[in-house]
Amino acid sequence: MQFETLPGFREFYPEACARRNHIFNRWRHVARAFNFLEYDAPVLEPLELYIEKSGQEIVGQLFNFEDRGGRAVALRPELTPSLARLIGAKANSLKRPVKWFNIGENYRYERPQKGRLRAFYQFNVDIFGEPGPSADAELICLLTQALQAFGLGSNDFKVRLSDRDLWLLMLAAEGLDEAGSATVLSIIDKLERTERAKTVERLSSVMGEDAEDFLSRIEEVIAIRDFETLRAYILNLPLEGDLADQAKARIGNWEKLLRHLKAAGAGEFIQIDLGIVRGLAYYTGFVFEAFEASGEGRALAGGGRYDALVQKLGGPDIPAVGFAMGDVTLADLLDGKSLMPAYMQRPEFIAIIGGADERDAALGDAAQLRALGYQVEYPLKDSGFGKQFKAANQSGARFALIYGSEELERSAVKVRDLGNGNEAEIPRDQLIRQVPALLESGIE
RNA sequence: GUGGCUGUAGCUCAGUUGGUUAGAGCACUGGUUUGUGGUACCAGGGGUCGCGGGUUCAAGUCCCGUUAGCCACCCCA
Repeated sequence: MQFETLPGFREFYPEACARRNHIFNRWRHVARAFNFLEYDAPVLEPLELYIEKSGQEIVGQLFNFEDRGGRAVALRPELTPSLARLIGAKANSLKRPVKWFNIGENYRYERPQKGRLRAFYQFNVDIFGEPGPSADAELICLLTQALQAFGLGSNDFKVRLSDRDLWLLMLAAEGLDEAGSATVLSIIDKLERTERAKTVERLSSVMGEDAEDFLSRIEEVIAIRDFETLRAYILNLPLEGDLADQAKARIGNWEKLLRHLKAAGAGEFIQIDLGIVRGLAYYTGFVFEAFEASGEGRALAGGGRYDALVQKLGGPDIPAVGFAMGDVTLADLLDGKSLMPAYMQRPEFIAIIGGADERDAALGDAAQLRALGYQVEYPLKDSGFGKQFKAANQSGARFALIYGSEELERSAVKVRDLGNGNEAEIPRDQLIRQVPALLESGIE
């Protein structure tokens, strides 16, 4: 019986595993550089957790089943609900701000296609307990630095920055209530991939005859790319009283955010683009998406503020902002730009062994080096020198340790720098001591 | 969930109007004197031609179904 991998799932042969870990390592390294703490959560959760957050429709997109105890459960499609529960349970005792990150696999029962599988890894980064824009800025900085850590620059990706609060103010100025605004936001979210006529039709359910003009006003806003224009536009809205104050305060938050981003060196990546609203209803303030600057413009990461979600999921009232980045589109992008390093699992040393006595010597030295944590390989069976040198070159090892009868007679080992072909003979009892210098500067 | 394209060795592919035992390159294994840079030479393993059915004396080849992959929709936490 031949079994095949389930659709949308991947197997990670060593090379693929090394690529995956390369991505994980960079993510983790950058998160730690910002002093985010790593946490983890269960892969299997009560189905209710997701229905509560996203509604009954979500079930069709989950891997869900009934366990032996009769519980309705689901593989997690995302981490945020679990995280909200973790936070909620300990919110009162956690030192704020809470800065946490996770790297984990998520599962969605969808049709696999380019950049989208049924099992994929996500880098989740969140801050809880800080309502001000400095938290949003911290996350966006982390996001840009994480992408830069792979060698991507401002020609490769941008972060589109938008603000649902600003939209709510603009829509309030249009006379829309909360429900109407929510409808309009979901239409704006689909704007890019919908025909204009279709959009007008959808908008007319809210704006009636005015839909055409309304859409023109929306397009005008979405076209704004610089902050001064945005500020002027917002401050000139026909808002009064409390709403006018909110607009001023909001512009103040924008100023803080942009100043912070600029000071931290992330300014060149930021693109103001109110066309981003994120489909999800739970986002409450700044929202952002990192996307490929050239080509397709696929989303690499997305996030924003979700101040009400923890409470909705049964926790305390605590502000939150976060983003998630997937491994699939990122790996596609890195492949396309030849930024995925090769040869990532290779030994530091590989022994070349002449015969039985030489093998004893090699095994002894290898054992010592391995005990110190050096990566050492040797051939498991006897074969000719020619073959062994070839294998050594192909292994990607930095050094060959050559154990031949001549060297052994002198209680020495010949070390060959496989990078440049230079060789040096080292007394075996000095090998361990000289290894750090060898690894540092090779053989001249 | 809908539609289009594609499935021959681990990979990239060839395979004549349907015709004998399905091939090549790369990769892999072993060897060519047991001492030096990815070489060369020899040999070998590996395929129920995605799967099932049909047409035919005969199917990798034609037809139908199915499944998987890719792409575009839908959706995208």
